[in-house]
Amino acid sequence: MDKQEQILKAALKLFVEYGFHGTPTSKIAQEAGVSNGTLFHYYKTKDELVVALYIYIKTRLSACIDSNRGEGETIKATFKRIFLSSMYWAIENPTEFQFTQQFHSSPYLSMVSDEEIKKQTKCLMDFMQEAIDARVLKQLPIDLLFTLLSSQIYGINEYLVASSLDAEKQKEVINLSFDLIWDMVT
Amino acid sequence: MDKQEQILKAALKLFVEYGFHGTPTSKIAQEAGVSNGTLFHYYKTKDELVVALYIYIKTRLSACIDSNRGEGETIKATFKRIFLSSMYWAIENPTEFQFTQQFHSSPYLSMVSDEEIKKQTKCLMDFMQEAIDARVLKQLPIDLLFTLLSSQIYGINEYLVASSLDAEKQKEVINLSFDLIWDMVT
DNA sequence: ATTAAGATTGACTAATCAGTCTACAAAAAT
DNA sequence: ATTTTTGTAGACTGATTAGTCAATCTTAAT
Repeated sequence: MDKQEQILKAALKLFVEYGFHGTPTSKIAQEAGVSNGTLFHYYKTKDELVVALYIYIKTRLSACIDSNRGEGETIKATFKRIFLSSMYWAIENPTEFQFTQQFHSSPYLSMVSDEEIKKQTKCLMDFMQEAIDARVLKQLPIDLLFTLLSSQIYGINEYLVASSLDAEKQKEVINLSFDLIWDMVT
Repeated sequence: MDKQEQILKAALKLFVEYGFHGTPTSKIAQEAGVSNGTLFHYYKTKDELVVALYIYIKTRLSACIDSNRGEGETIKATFKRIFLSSMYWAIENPTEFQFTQQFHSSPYLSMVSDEEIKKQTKCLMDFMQEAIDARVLKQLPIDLLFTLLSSQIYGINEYLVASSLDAEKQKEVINLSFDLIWDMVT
């Protein structure tokens, strides 16, 4: 029903399959089942569509990560919950995850304002700063810690995708990886 | 003099600046100072050029990593040398490094044969297998270890690029990061 | 010297693409 | 009921693009 969302869904699918360069707006409109004109009614340019899609996906991811933080949770438990929810989000939304990777290492990234990026990571950053202040995490620059964590998630996901394990083995690898990371940052 | 190399250099620069999609072959030829026809004489299609550039860069990177392995080197020393040479290669060749990232998370990756990829990583993989067998590295799947190492290098590089530190501080972060990784994998 | 093979050029083309425009329909506001 | 706003369509266009081609130049072999 919601044409705007249909357009984003179609764009996501095609961008991941054919790349930004290989996906004409006409194909996106076609895949979304709307006219060419409708696409440009909602998004003034193709670039704007690409950026809007990134923000759309990132907003949903960070909402997922930030949600259901328990009350009396220990720092380690929170850290693990964040790690696991990121990991499982990536596994359950492979297309979205691949898109963010693709976007991240493309010139499009510079079209997103710092403000927007900070908005997406504030919750996580605040938690990590607390954990550093509480002397639980190592006394390292918070940006470094953040980057180490994210890149580990990318890496582990890549491994899981490449070696198609069953759900059980997958869970093992994820838990084992968490222990590695936890040892590293504490 | 070597037109083929000039074409690769020009393509590299433009791809990183404008993305694969935003770089017409005509601009590549222009930047390289050759004619349109010459470009297509060496590379039958644009895709072929993109893939050739990836292989060209990766070959030089792995040659750099695989070189100067000392004789009586301990496993830790070898591991550190590999880590450091990768890190410094990334710092000294930021455009090349960014290109590989961009390529890696694009649909172009599937155009590179498994064989070609294995050729690039064989040396490093063999060393890691030795280190696992010698019970120095943790008993983990080698692909997982490899992925963890590479993604950490990506991540640390990203951090270093974002926070423009002086050479001294940069070195500190790199050494400190090595210790974190070494603790993690042993 | 002559030939053959590859290198280089740049004009050319057929196809494609991002984005526009006009027309019309639906809904909302007055 | 009528006006205004918003959504939707799809034909259209001017610019651009990947790739071709025939002609010339260079190099090396015979």
